[in-house]
Amino acid sequence: MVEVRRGRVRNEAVRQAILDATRDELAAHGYDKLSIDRIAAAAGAGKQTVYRWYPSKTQLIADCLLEADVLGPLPALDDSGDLGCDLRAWLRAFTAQLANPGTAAFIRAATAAAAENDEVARRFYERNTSVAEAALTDRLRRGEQAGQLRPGTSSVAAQALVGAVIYRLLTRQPVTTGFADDLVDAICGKP
Amino acid sequence: MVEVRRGRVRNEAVRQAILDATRDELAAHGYDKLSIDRIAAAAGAGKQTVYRWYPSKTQLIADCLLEADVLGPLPALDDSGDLGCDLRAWLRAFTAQLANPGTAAFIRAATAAAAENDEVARRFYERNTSVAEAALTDRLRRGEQAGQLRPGTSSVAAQALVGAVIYRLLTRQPVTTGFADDLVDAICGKP
Amino acid sequence: MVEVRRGRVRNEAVRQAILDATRDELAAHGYDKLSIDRIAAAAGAGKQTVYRWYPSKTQLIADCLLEADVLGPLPALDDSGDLGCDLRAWLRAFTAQLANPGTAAFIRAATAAAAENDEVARRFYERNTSVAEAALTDRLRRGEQAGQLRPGTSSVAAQALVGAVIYRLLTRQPVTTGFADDLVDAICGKP
Amino acid sequence: MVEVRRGRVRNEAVRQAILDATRDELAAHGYDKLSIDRIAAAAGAGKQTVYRWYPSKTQLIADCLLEADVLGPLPALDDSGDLGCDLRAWLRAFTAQLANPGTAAFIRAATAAAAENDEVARRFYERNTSVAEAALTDRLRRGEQAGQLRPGTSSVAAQALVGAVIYRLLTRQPVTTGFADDLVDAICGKP
DNA sequence: GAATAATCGAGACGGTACGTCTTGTCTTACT
DNA sequence: AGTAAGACAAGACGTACCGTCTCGATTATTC
Repeated sequence: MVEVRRGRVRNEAVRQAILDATRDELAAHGYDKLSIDRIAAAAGAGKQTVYRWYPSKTQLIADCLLEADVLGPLPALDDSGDLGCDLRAWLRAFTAQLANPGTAAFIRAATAAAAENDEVARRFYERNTSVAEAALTDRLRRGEQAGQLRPGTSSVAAQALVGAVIYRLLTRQPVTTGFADDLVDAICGKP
Repeated sequence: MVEVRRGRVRNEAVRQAILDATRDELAAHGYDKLSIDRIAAAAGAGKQTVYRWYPSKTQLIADCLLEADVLGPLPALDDSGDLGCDLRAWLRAFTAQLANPGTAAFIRAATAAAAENDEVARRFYERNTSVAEAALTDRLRRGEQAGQLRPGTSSVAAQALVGAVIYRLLTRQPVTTGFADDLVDAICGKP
Repeated sequence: MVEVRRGRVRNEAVRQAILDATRDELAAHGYDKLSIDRIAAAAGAGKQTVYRWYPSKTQLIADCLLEADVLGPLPALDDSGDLGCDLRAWLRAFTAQLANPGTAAFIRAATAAAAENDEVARRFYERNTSVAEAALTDRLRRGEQAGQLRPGTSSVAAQALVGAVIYRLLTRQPVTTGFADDLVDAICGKP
Repeated sequence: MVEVRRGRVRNEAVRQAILDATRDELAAHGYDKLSIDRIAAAAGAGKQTVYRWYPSKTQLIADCLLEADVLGPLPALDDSGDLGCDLRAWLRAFTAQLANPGTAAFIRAATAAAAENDEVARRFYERNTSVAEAALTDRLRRGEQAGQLRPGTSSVAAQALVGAVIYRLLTRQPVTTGFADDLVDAICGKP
C-alpha cells in the first residue's frame, strides 16, 4: 500500500535559503556565535521551519558542509605521469581557494563543528573523502605503483596532505603556494 | 619604586580549581556546551573570581590548554642516528596518549576552541610548538642534514605529522600504532 | 437571478463539532490556554475549516457562548403577582446550574473573553439580554408598576442581580440558594 | 541562628518598574495580548528578572492589582445619617474614575485575569474587600440598623453594587452618574 | 589595634539566544 | 468548492548563560 502524502509539501527552496544563510553566518560570525534566530531572519524563514528541516545546530552545519557551495570547482587531479607535478597543481588550486578569508573562516567553523560533533565529523570526512581525499589517494596509489612514492603509504600520505593544510588553518599560519610546494616535496620528493 | 600589593592576596589554589573544573567540563561536555556558571560552581568559586583570572571564556580555555595536565610526559626525541626509528618511537608514545577517550575528547574540544578563536589558536600553536613541533622540527632538520630527509622539508614535515594525527582525530578514525608507523614511512621512508 | 452555490456544500456537522470541542476546551483549560490547533484536532477538523467558519478566536468563542449548550433550560419567569417569590424561584434555578463546576468554569472563561474583546462582550450581553436580563427586566417592570419595586429601577435592578452573581463567580465565593434569596430580598424586600 | 543574606540584594525599584510597565501594558493591550518580552523591555529589565519576581503571568497581574496605583484615592464613605446620600456620593466618585479609558481597560484586564486564575481572583477579592466592599458593607450595616435598608442584606447589597458596575464594564455599557444614582435607588430607595 | 584595600562566594542584573508553542495563511491531495 | 493534513512566517513563551555589578565576609597591608 502506498503511503499518501498529505498536507502542504515541504518547500525545498526554503531549505536552500536556510543553508545559504547558514553558510554566510558561519563565514561572518564563526561556529559558536552562530544564531538560529539570525539564520531564520536572514533566510526569511520562521524558526520552526529551520527546526523542521534541522533538529539541531550541528545537523544544520553538517548539511551545510555537504550542500552549500563553499569551495569552488577544483581541477581534476590529472595523471601526467609526474606525480609531484600533478599533486602540486592540484594542491595549489586547493590552497588558492583558502586565500578567500570567508572560505577559510568557513573551513575553520566546519572544523570546530566536526571537532564537537560525531555526526558532523562523519559528514566532514565524507566530504573530504569524496571530493579530495579519494582523488588524492587514487592518484597517489598510481604514483606508488610507478615507484614515485614509498609503497603502502598512499592513504596515509593523502591524510597528511589534508591534515597539514588544516593544521596551518587552525594555527593561523598562511597557506601559501610555497607551503603547498614544500608539502608535495616532503611527501614525494623534489622533481 | 616598587608597586606594593595591598589587600587580600589572590588565591592560586582557586585558579587551579577553576582550571581543573574547566578541563573536566571540556572533556565531559565539549567546547560549545561549556558553561562558566557550571565551572564556577564545580570549582566552588564565584563567577567574578573566574573572570578576575580569565577575562573571557576563550582565554580560560587557552590557559587550560597550557596548564591543565592532559597529556602525560612524552619521551625525549632521541637522536640514535636513525631518523625513522626515532620518529616512530616518539609518535607511538604520542598516539598512545590519545587512546584515552578523555584525552582525545579534550584535544577535540581544544581544536574546536582553536578553530574558533585566534587567541586560543595562538596558544594552541605555542603548545604544539614548544612540546611537539619544535622537537620534531629539530630532529627532522638533523635528519635532513644527514640526507635522511629531502632537503628543506623539515618544518613542513613536522606539520604534516601533527596535522595527520589531528585529521584522524577530527574524522574519528582510530589513531593506531600502525597508522603512526605508516605516517613515519610516508615522510622519511621505510627503514 | 439566483446565485447558484457551486462545489461541495459546507458541512454543518463539522461546525457543531468545532463548537463542542471549543466548549470542552474552555471548560478544561480556560480562556487564555485555548488552542485552535487543539480544538481542530479534537473536532477532527482541519485548522482551515475552523477559520472558514470563524475568522478569529474571539468570534469562535462568541459563537460558542450563543450556541454551545452550557446552561440547561431555565424556567419561565412566571408572574404570580408576588415579585419576590417569582424572582426567587427563577434565580434559584439559575444559580443551581452554576453548582456544576464545568458550567461555572465555562462562565468564567466566557467572562474573561468578554472582558478582553468588544465583539465577545456584545454577544455576551445579547445572550444575557435575550435569555435572562430581558425576562428579568420585564418582570421587574410589572413589579414596579404594581408598587413592589421602587419606580425607575427595574433595568438597573436586573443588572444588579446578574452582576452580583458574576461577582460571586469571579471572586470564587459560592453561589448558594441562600445567596440567591438574600439577593432578591435586597432588591425587592422580604416577602 | 540567623540566616545570612548572601549575594547582591534584590532591587525593589526594578520590581516597581516591572509593575508599572505591566499596568501600562494591561491598559494598552489588554490581558491576553500581554507580552512579558514587552513588559521587560518597557521596564528596562531582563526577562529573567521579571520571572525572578513573578514566576507566572497571573502572579504578576495579581501583584499589579494590589500595588500598581491604578485607582486614584476614593473619598471616605461618610456617615451623614442619610445612607442613600452617602452611597451616592461615594459611588459617583468611584464611577468617575472609570471614565478614564485606561482605568476601565485595566479593570477589564484584571477581571479577565481573575476569571482565569484562582490566585488572581483571591487577590482581586482582597483588593475589593479592603478598598471598597468592606467600607460599603460597614456603611450599609449601619444603615440597616437605622432601618434604612432591609435587614440582613448589607453584605449582599455591597456585592450587588460592585457587581452591577462590573457588569456594566463587561458589557461595555457606560458607567454614568445616572447609573450610579439609579443603582443606589434600587438598593436603598429614593431619598 | 584600627583603618584601608583587595579577594572571595554568592547571586541579582540587563541582555541574547535557545528550542517549543500558537496564530492565521497557504498549499497539497482527496471528496 | 469543501475538507483533513500540515508546511509556513511571525513572534511570545519560559530557560540557560553571558559578563557585570553589588552584597557581606575574609585576609592582608599600612598607619
